[in-house]
Amino acid sequence: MKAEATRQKIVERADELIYAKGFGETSFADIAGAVGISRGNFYYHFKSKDEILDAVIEKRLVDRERLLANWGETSDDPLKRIECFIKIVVVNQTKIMAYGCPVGTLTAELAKIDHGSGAKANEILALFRDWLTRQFLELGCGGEASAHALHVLSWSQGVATLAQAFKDEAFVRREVEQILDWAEAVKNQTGHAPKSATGR
Amino acid sequence: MKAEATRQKIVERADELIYAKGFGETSFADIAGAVGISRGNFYYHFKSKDEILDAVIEKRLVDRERLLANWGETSDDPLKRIECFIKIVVVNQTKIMAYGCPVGTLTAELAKIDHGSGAKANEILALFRDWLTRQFLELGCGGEASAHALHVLSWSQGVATLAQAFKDEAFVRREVEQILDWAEAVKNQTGHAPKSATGR
DNA sequence: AGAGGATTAGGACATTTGACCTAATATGTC
DNA sequence: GACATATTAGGTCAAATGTCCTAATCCTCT
Repeated sequence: MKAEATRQKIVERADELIYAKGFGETSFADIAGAVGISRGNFYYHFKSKDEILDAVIEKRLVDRERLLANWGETSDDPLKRIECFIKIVVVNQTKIMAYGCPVGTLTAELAKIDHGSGAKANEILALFRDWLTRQFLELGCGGEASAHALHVLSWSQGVATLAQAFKDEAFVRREVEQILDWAEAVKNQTGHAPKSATGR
Repeated sequence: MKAEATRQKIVERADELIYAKGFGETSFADIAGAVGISRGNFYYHFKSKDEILDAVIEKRLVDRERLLANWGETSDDPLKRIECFIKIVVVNQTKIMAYGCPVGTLTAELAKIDHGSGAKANEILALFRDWLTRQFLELGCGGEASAHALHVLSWSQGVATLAQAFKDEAFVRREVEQILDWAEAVKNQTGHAPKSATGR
């Protein structure tokens, strides 16, 4: 199956280019050039630009699912898993400073142009949201779990946006420390005083 | 000066369209159509697409400066002024849910395509950052003022991003309440225990 | 009122770019 | 060699940018 290998390469390069330049600014020729194949060959695998986009979103979804599954196997402590999520902004700092969050910037762009695949792109965010909710539930946060999940997800998007704009490593470090402290506080509170939602 | 009026109209419509569709997806024809003028007239005022972008960014800068100045006159209490900033996400909720943050989404797009005006767009974020820093300084936060400013700015970007993705009003309300509480706590802490930076 | 500059409409045209398509060729497999 | 699979090299077509020009109209000043 040589076709499958080529197809994968196309999706990989397209993923990178769409991340780096945005969907609208990424052309057939760009991707074909990056892969090193002709435009015609490209069309053999994907009949339209939207098809590539769908494939890229699908790949991102699968990649993130795998990532989350790995974290699930790494530790039994939900707090540790939440910390893994938080630390992505440090692990991927260089790319985030250059291109922002791959998920956030794509969903924003697709929402603006009212693209049909926008909903699919949102599923990646929803995947993170639901996964985080489950972690907070395991922590014993009960009804506040989903609010906490959105809080962390929102935090990550804000940090990514400012990191891209200002390229300020100290800012990222500070924010990570703060939210890690917050997460720990959430865990410690859930035992005895599980109400104060504003105790961030 | 009829030309000035026309020019302003062009910039206004261009501002709206670039906000709603993004810079890359907004064409000359789009803007000319929205204003209701001919293409020839259009080129009489702007010789290139980049020129319009610059004018739009300039307008946004001036608009925001005026907005901040107004808040400065509204209240002597820096905390109240910070609250004004925080509440933008509620005041502009409808548009944010549709198109995200005008400033954040534009800076992200321009950074990706490595556009020369990206730096100018970043100035709007810097304007907010510096203004917020001044408010926290007035609150007596000292060396933590700029970190607090970035924290609030980052918060607003995160909320805007998720608001656009999930269109969840309750989430926005919750986040606003939380950060308002945090801001108040920052103020109350500065009197006696001004160190705990993580006390968010 | 009229001269003259400023503004607007409208269109012709060159150029580029990108999405999309096709016919011919290559590659490998049986 | 036959056959399906994979790839290439071209070309078409529409849209967008950018340039230029001409003829109206509007405004202002005298």
